[in-house]
Amino acid sequence: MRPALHSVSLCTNFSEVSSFMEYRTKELESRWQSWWNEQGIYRVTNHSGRPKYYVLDMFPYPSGAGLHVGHPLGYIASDIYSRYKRMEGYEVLHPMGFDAFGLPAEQYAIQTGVHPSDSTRENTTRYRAQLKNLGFNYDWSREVNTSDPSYYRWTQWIFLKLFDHWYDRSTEKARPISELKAHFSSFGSAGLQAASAEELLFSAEDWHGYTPEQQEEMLMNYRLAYRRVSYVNWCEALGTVLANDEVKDGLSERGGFPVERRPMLQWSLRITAYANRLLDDLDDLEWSDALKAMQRNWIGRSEGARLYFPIDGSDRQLEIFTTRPDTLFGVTFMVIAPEHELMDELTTTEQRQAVDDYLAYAGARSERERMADVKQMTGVFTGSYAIHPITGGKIPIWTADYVLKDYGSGAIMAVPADDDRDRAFADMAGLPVIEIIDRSEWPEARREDKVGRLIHSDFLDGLEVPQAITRMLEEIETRRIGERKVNFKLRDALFSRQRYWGEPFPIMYDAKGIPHMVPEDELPITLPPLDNFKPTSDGHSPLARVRDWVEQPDGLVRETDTMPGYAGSSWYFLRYMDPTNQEAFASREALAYWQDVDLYIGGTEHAVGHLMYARFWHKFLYDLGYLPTREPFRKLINQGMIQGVIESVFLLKEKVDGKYLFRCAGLVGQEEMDAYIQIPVLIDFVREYGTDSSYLDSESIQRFIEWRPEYRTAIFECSQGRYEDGQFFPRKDAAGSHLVTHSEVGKMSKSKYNVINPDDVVDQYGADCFRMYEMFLGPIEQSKPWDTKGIDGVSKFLRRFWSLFADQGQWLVVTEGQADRDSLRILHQTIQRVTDDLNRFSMNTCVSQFMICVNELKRLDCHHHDVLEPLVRLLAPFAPHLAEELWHRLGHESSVHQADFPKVNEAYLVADEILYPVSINGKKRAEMTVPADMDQQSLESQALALPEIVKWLEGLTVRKMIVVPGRMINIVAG
RNA sequence: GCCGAAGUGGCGGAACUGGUAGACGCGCUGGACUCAAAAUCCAGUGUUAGCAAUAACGUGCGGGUUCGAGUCCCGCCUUCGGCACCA
Repeated sequence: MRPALHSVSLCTNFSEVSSFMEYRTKELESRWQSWWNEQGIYRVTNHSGRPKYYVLDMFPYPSGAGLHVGHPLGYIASDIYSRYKRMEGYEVLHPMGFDAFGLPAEQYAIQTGVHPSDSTRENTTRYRAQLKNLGFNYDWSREVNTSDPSYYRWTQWIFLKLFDHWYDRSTEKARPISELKAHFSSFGSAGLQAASAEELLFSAEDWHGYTPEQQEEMLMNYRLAYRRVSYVNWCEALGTVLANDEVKDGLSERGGFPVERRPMLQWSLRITAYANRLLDDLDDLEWSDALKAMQRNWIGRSEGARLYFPIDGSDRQLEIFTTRPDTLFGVTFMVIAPEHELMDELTTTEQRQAVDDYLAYAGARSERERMADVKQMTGVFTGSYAIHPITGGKIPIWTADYVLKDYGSGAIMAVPADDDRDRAFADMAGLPVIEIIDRSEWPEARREDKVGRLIHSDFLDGLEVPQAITRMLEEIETRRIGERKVNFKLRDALFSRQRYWGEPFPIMYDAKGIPHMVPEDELPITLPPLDNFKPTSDGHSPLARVRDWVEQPDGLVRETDTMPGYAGSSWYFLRYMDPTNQEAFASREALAYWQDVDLYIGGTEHAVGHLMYARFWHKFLYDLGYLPTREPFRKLINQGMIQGVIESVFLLKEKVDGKYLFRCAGLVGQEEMDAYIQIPVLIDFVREYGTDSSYLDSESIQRFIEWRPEYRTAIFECSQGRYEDGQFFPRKDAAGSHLVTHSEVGKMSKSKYNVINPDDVVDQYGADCFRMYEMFLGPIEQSKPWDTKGIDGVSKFLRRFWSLFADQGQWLVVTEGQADRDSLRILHQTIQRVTDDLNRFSMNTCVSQFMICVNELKRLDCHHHDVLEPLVRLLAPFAPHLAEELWHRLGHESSVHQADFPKVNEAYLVADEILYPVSINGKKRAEMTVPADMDQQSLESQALALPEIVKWLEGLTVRKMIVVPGRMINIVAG
C-alpha cells in the first residue's frame, strides 16, 4: 500500500502547511462558511426536476437576549435532516426567518424610546449571525420577516379575504360574501347553513327593507373576520388586550401583571367554522399522539342536544346545550352566565338590586380569583322562571359565574342529582334535588361513566342511560323543543390588539361606523412613524394619536388596532416558497411545486396556539383555491427543551444585627427553608457548577459582592467558617471557605443568570462539535439539562476522526488499494445504522455509531481511501465543516454537501461466524461461536455439549430447546 | 380532577419486531509517555459476597402472561408537560 499524497494546491486558500496536520476549528469553519456562501450551494429553485422536500423550523422571535444553547436543538436536527435529504437527491427547501412583530419590542420602546423597528433590526442581525455561526444550510435568500411591509402586505391581504368570506356548512367551504348577499337578496335566510354567531331568520323582503348599516351588521354575523363586542382580557399595566394563551393564572404571561375582564369592540376570526375539519384532518397527520390529543382537547367536540325553555310570561326562550338530555326530568333550576344577553330582561324589579350587586361582584373578579375558589359557588335568583318543555313546570332562573358565557349558549339546565357543580350550587342556594338515576347496581360509577337506570322520569323510567339519551333525543325532535347538536370548546380567536408593533388592519370606517376594505392595490397599509409608544389612556393603540394617518381626506378613518402576533406566523411557511413575489403571496407555480411542509420541527409551547391558527388559515386558503393541500404540516416533531442549572444562595429573610446573612446550603435544613430566600447567582462565579457540591469560595464570593453591591456588608456563613468584609475567618484549622450553592434544573433564562451562549461554546470547540454534542445529549423530543463537561467526548471523537486522515505529524495518510473486510464491515454497519437512525430522528444514536466506527477503524489502523471517503459523506450532515475540509483534501472540488449519500452494501454485513449466548431456563450460562450457516440440529447438539452447560444440566432433564437463528439458544430443563 | 409522556449505573443515555440489560460518552480508578503538567494512549468500572474462578441480585413498586419481560397485560407510586367550573 502506498500513501496517496494529494496535492495541497487543491485547497486554494491554504497558506500554512502545518495546518494540514492540525484540526483547527475556527479557521476551517469560517473558511467553509464563506465558501458555501460564495458558491451559493444552499440556494434552491422552484422548478428543479428533482422531487421536493420541505424542512421547516419554527421561526424565532428575535428577543434582545439572543440565542442560548437551548434554541438551536431543533435547528440542528432539521439541518442534519435537510442535508441528508439533499444528498439523497431531493430539492430541499430549508428556510429561516423572523417572527418580528411583538410586545417585547414595544415594551422596550416604551422604556427606552428606541423604535421597535430599530431594536428588531438589531436583534435579527444578532440572531442571524448566531445562526450562521453554527453553519446551518438555510437558503438565506428566502429569509422572511413578518414586520417587513413587503411581507405583511400579504398578511393584510389574507385578512381582507377572511373579511370577505363566510363559511357554508352545506358544502363545508368558505365562500365569498357577494354570494351570501345574493342569497339573502333572493331567499332571505331560508335554506342557509352558515357558520355564524347566532341564527337569524328573515325573508328576502326583510333583507331589502334593511338599511345598509343594518345589512352590514347582519353580514358581520357571517364574515370569517368579524367585529363583535367581546369580553377580553384587559391588562391595565400593558394597556392592551391579551389572548387567552397569553394569560397565565390570571396574570399576563409577559410581565406578570393583573388581568381583568372588560367588554370591547374587537376583531375576531371565526375559527370555529373549521372546528370539524381541524379535528377530523388530525387523523392523517404524522404528529405525536400527545400533540394530537392536545389539539383534540382544545377543540373539545361534544355531542348532545340544544333545548329551548320558554320563559314564563315572555315570548322569549332560553337556549341551552346539554350532553345529557336524558336528565331533563331532573332539572330543578336554570343558570345563565352573568354576561348573558337576556340578563337584563330576565331580572325582575324585586331582584334588580341583588342581581346588580352580583354582576358588579362577578365582573370585578379576575380570572385568577375565579380559578382560586373553584368549589365556592356564588349566584343569585333573577326573579324569572322558565317552563319545563315537557312537564310544563316552573323552573327558577338563576345567574352564577360557574356558567361561562363563551361555552355553549351561556346558559344551562341544572340537574343537581347528576352534576357535581349543579349539586354544589343547589346546596348553597337551598334548591331542590330530584333523583333521576338509580346507580345502586354500579356503586363505584361516576357521572361520566353514563351508567344506571332512569327513575322519576316519565317515559324514560327503567331505561339505561345510553338508551335514555337516544330515546330523549328522538322525543326532543318529535316535540320540536330542540335538536341534536354538536358543540365545541374551541372559541373564535380574538384578533385585535391595542398596540403599535403589529400589522395595521386594512380597514377604514365611514361616518356611520361601517367598515370598508382598503382596495388590494393600496396594500400594504404601513405603520406610520411614531415616537410615543404608550397606549392612550382610554385603551386605544398609540396609532390613535397619529391623526393624519387615522383621518383620511375622504372622511374615512382607519382602524387603529393592530393584529396579534400569530397573524404573521399563521402563513409564513407559504411565503418561503416564493418570498419576493410582488403579485401574490406566492406564485401558483411555487405552491404547486412545494405543496406543504414535509417536516416541521419546533417546541411544544406552540402545540395549540400557532399550530391551530396556521392550520385554519391554510384550510381557508385551500378553500379559496390558492393552495393544493388541506394541511400545512405533514410530519411534526417537538423538540425538548435544553434546561440549565439554576444556582442560588440562601439569604436569611431577617437581617442579623442589621446585616444580610447568607448561609451555606449544607447548613440549611429542610424544615427551615421558609426562613430563607433563594438568590440566583451568575453561574460564572460558581465552582463545580451544576454538581451537588457546587459552591462559592472566597474569591467567587468577592465577585458576587461586586456584582450585587447591596450585599457588600453581608455575612457569608460557610461550612468551614465565616466570610465577612472581604476576609475569611476559618473555624479552628479549616482550610478554605465553601459556601455551597443550591442547584436545581430549570429553564435557561436571563433572569436566572444561567444562560449559556452557543457562540462561546463554538469559540472553544467549534460549530461541528457543538452541533454533534447537542444531538448526542439524548433523544430530540426529550428535555435535558445542558452539561458542558460532556462535550469533551465529542470533541475527542472529532479529533480522532481527523486523525484517520492526518496523523503523527504526517501528511494525509490515506491509502489506496483494496480495503480489508473488517474495515468495510464497520463502514457499512455504520452506513446502515446512521441511515436507519436518521429516518427515525434518533440523532443521538447516530453520533454513538460514528464513535464506535472511529474507535474500530483506529483499532484496525485503517486509513483506506475506500473506507474514509464514504465515511466523510456520511458524516457531512452532522459535521458539515469538517466533512467539507476532508472532502476537499481527498481531492474533490465540488461540495461534499452536493455529493451522494453513501449506500449500504449488504454483502459486507454478512458475518462468517455468530456468537450465540446459551441459556438454561432463560438465564445465560455459556457462549459459543459457530459458523454462520450452521443448521439447527448441530446448534442444539453443540450447545448441549458445552462444558458449562453439561455442568448446569446435571440432575436436570432437558424438556425443550429454543433456537432463534442468529440470536440465541435457550434450553428448557427441569 | 382530566388528558398525555416518562421512570434503566455516580451522570447523559442505549437496547429497532419479547431474545446476552447497561452500547456510546462523561465521571472515577490504575497504568504508559513526561523533569512535571496538559494532551494522547492502554486497562478497569451495575450492586453484593469472594484473593479468585464464580454466584446471587438488578430496568419506580406489587402481581400476571411466556421457554424467555426494560419491552406485553392488570393494579399502584413518583416526576414532567398540557387542560381545567366545558354543561
